Amino acid sequence: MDRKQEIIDAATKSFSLFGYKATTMDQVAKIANVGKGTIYTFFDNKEVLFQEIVIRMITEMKQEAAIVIIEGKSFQENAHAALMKMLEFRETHQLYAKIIIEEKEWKTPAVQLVISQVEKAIVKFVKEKIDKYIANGEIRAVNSELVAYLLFKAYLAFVNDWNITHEKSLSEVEIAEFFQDTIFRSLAL
Amino acid sequence: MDRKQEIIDAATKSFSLFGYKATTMDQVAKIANVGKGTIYTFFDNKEVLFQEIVIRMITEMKQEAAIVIIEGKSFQENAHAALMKMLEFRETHQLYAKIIIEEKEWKTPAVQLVISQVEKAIVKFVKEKIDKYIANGEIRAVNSELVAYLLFKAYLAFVNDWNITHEKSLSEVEIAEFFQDTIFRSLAL
DNA sequence: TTTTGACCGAATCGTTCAATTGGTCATTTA
DNA sequence: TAAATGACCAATTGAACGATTCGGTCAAAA
Repeated sequence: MDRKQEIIDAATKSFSLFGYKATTMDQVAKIANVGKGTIYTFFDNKEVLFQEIVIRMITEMKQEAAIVIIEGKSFQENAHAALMKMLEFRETHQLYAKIIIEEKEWKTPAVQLVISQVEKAIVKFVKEKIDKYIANGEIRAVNSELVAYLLFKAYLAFVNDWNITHEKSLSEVEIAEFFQDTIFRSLAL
Repeated sequence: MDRKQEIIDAATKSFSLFGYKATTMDQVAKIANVGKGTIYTFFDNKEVLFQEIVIRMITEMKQEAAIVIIEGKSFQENAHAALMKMLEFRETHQLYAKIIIEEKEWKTPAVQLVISQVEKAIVKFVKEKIDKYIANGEIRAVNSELVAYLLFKAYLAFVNDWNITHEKSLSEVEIAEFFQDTIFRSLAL
C-alpha cells in the first residue's frame, strides 16, 4: 500500500467522521502516519484531496446501482431499483451522509459542489439507462435528460422529503406502484 | 382602520423588509404608532403575529392562483397555470421571497414552519383541483394527494432547482410541453 | 379600561486575543 | 539527490466577556 493511498484512506476516515470543514490536514497526516507536507506532494490542497475521495465515492455508488440492474427486466423495474439503491446510499454511506448533514448546517462551498456533482452523476446514470431502453424500443422516445431529472427529483421527494412533512412514510411498494401509475406509465409504448 | 390592522400592516412591512429574525417588536410598535405592550393585547407573541400575517399571505397566493383558472379548460392547462402562478408568487411576493431567503441563511424555526405551511397549502390547492377533475370524469382516478405532491415537487424542480444547476433555463413552454408528455399524459383517460 | 414604556432575564452582538488552520519551505532523512 | 518532515506564518476561527438588545411583563399613566 503506497503513501498516496494511505493518505486517501486516512482522509476518507476523517471526512466521514468529522465532515469536510472539521477535518484538519494535521489530523489526516497523523492518521496516515506521514508529515503534513507529504500530503501536498500528492494533492495541491485540501479541496483537491476531497475531490479525489468524492470521485471514488461516486464510482462506488454507481457500482452499487449497477449491481441491482438485471438485464432483461423492464425499464421501470431497473430504474426503480437503481434509484432506490442510490437514495439508500445517500443515507447509509457514511461519508455521503456526513456531506449532506454538513451542507445543511454550514453550507460549505466545497460540500455544496459535491452534492451537485453526486446528483448530476445520478441523473446521468439514469439518462443513460433511458437512452438504452429507447434505443431498444422498450419505452417511448422522450427527452432523456429531462425525464432522468424528473425521476431523480420525484424519487428524492417521495423517499426523502415526504418523510419530513408527513408522519406516515411511504413504503417502497407504495412508491413503486405510484410511479408505475404516473411517470412510468407515461413512458410506456 | 383599527389598531389591530395597523399592527398587522406594520409587521407585514417589517417582516418583508428585514425578515422574521431581524424584525423587533419595538420596531413594529414604532411603525404602527402604538406602545409595544399594545401588540400583546392582540397577539400572544411574535410568532402568533407572524402566523396571522402568513395566513393572509397564503390566502392571497391562493386567490392569485384561482384567478388564472378558467372554467372549462383542461386539467393540464389549469394545473399548469395555477402552479406557475404560485411559483411566481414565491419570487415576486416580497414577504414570501424574504422568508425563503431567511430559511436558507438562518434556518429560523418559525420560518421553516411557514415554508412547510405554504407548501402544504399549494399541494392542497392542487389536490382539490385533481379531485374535481376526477369527479367530472376528465382525468383518471388517481391518488390525488400523491399526484398533487408530485406535481408540486416536479414544478419546483424544473422552475427553480433546474436553474441552479444548469446554465440554460427552461422556458415555460418547454416545461409545459415536457409535463404534457409525462405527468399529465399519465393522467389522461 | 386601555395603553404605555420601563423593567428584567435571556439572548445576541461586537470586540479582543488566544488558538488553530492550510499551505510553505528550510532542514532533515533516506 | 530526492523525498519527507514539521516549524513557521498569515489568515482565520473560536472562546471569553462586557455591552447591548430583545421578547414579554406589568405597574403606572392616560
